[in-house]
Amino acid sequence: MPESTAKKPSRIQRRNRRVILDAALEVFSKHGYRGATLDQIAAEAGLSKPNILYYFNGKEDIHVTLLSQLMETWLDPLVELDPEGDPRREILDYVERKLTMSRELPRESRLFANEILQGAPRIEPELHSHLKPLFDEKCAVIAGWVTAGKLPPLDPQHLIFSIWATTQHYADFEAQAQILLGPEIDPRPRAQAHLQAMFGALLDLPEPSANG
Amino acid sequence: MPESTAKKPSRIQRRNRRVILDAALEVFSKHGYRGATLDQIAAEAGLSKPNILYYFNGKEDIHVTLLSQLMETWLDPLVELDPEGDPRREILDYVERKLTMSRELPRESRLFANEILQGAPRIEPELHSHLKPLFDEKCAVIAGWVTAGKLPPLDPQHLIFSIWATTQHYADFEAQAQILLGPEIDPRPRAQAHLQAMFGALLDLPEPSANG
DNA sequence: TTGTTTTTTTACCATTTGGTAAATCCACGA
DNA sequence: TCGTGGATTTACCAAATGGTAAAAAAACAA
Repeated sequence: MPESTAKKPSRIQRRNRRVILDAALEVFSKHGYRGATLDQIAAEAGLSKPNILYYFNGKEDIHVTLLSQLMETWLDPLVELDPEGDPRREILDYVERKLTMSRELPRESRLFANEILQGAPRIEPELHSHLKPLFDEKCAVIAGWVTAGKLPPLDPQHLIFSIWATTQHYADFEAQAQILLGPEIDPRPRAQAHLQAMFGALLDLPEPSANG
Repeated sequence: MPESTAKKPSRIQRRNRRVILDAALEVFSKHGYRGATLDQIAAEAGLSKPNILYYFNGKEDIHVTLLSQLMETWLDPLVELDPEGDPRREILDYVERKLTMSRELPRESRLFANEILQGAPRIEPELHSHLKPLFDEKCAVIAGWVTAGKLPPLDPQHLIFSIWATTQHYADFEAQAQILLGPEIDPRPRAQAHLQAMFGALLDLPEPSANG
């Protein structure tokens, strides 16, 4: 068995683990952890249930593996925020990257949303070890920009929360948006314009007044 | 039995239905629909499982009843948005009411978030009959304000989405915020300041320039 | 008190679901 | 070609879970 102390995963192993994780992403993101069943994942993957348990130690193992592997991808847009770049440009570009990600990886967004909603029982360690340091680092960068007068006074932590909330909203609450806007159109082009305007307004330095 | 064609619910019936719905809110909001069990709800309510099924026709009946009853409360802050009021004040007050609601009714927020995340399978009719008309009405109000020049050009639909996303975020993603900010402090006071600044900046009419 | 209705409990049941044991199949190197 | 180890299937199982029937208990009207 491809157990913990495995040496080299065979071609079949790599392929099937990938197939299973992709199927699990589909099912977990749609039904949540408890709502998903191994039978659904097996059907989606085109494998039998025992065969799936041959590659993973159990349902929770699949879920944790999925979350851990996705963490890097998920944090990538924030990693790219460059302390050396132009503050306003960096943050607005970050908003755009996050919105793009909510369009291209909606399943991943919903998977994380589900997990956090339940209190992050299975991903909490990852949040402490990966998300928190990155969050603190980038908050410090933004705070530095504020101190340097390159941005108006603002709250870095809550700015980032607002960016997360508004961009991920279009993936996590897609069902609601479809009811309110109609199912045909992708709301994101207009969302992009709106968010750029909103965060742009927040980041605008007030022009030095004539009498100042 | 207190069936569909019941006439007058007794005192016991009213009390127990209320107790059950409150327990169900606690359990459903914490574990989602599939993750919640009738045994958990029964334990939380201090009643036996068959006794709960004496008052409701099943798990789904409890869930739907809960969502329907909460809909009114949930939409109330938006109902209060007054077409006759000052546009900027009305919208910023709406933001504040929504943030207050995310502090005082976090379980309700998570209940709805769970339901929407799963594709709103059980609450979709309510969204069409209650949420959509209200949403359209208030979007029209805001659009009218823009046309009247009382607000800068902005997208009413996505403005409301942004308000929902940013305020509900503090209830729905509380687990994440606690990890990033520490579990002791309530982030909402600073969130309130941040959100007022952000939406305030968006709603600001640019001052007429001297050369315009 | 007594008879009737409402409420609650006890004892179940069928299905679902995560998981396992063991037999079988199959790829592949010697 | 044949043997060996990895991969897959078949046949299960125990626990959890939504739900029910019917008896018992409690409330209440007369």
